Amino acid sequence: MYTIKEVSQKTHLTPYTIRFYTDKGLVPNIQRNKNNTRLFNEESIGWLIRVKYLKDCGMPIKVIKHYVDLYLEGTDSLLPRYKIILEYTHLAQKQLEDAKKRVKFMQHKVKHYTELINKTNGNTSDIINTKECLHDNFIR
Amino acid sequence: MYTIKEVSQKTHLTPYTIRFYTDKGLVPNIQRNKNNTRLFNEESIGWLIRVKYLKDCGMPIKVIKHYVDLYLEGTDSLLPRYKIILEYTHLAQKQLEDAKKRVKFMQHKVKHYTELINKTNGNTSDIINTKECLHDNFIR
DNA sequence: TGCTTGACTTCGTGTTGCTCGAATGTTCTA
DNA sequence: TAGAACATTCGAGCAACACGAAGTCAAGCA
Repeated sequence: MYTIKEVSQKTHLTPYTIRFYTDKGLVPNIQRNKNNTRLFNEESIGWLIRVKYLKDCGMPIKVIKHYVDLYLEGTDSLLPRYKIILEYTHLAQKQLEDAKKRVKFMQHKVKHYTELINKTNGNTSDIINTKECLHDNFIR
Repeated sequence: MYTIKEVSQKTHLTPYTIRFYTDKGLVPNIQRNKNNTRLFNEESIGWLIRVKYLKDCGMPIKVIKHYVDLYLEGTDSLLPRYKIILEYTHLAQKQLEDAKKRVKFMQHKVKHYTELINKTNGNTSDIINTKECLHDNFIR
């Protein structure tokens, strides 16, 4: 059994967030000791990690709660759960594509800036295209 | 010159968001006509798109505002701007890695669910490892 | 001319998902 | 015995929008 601080270190979630999630019912079967302190076991940690994954896929807290409730219903809820997972798998894939574009965008900017800084340090005379390459819509 | 609705279609940002961004000063040199209506040109649209990229990299509105202000200062601010871009390029790369992990996680779940559903539809007798593969920490 | 429509404006409130501080309590250690 | 180091709840605050209400204005039309 772990305290909230230990779980925080294991999951890289803040104690605030962990309390928030448990209060929302996203972590089933949370125990308390006589001092009312939350007690987590390996299962709770697993849930927290999975909740984090789902949330980062763009799943709202309410949907995660719904998914957890479905799980607790047992195998009867396999299909609805599967549908939810499928939906957010598509979202996760879209996020991946977007992330690739963002990295390219940023690397483009980095390249632009390094060139510009090199020029400014060297012969400052040839800063072409005043206002930093106005033809390039990704720059500025 | 474009109205807010046209810009909304071009940028895939809602009019609410566009107003929010212009009010925060993230889009330089926004004009108004005599009716006080915001008028956008190609430059404004470019800024909105870039703001969206930066925001999606995890850059907070305040930092974007700071970056835009630095840009308006001219070439003197090249180095501080470059440092900001570099910082968030790293963040974008981390996001990309995380996005890959999330897709793997979700695909893992999809695979698990399809197997489970097939079993349940076919010979329902061999649902092994009661409670849906308790050994696999990514499942549930 | 007068009226309706529609797209814009500002302003203020609501939402999500945390984040934090304050007040309080227990337990361990010097 | 005091205080440090945890934990608790509750309520407020914050970021980044989302949205409705109320007002303004130009264009179109009977």
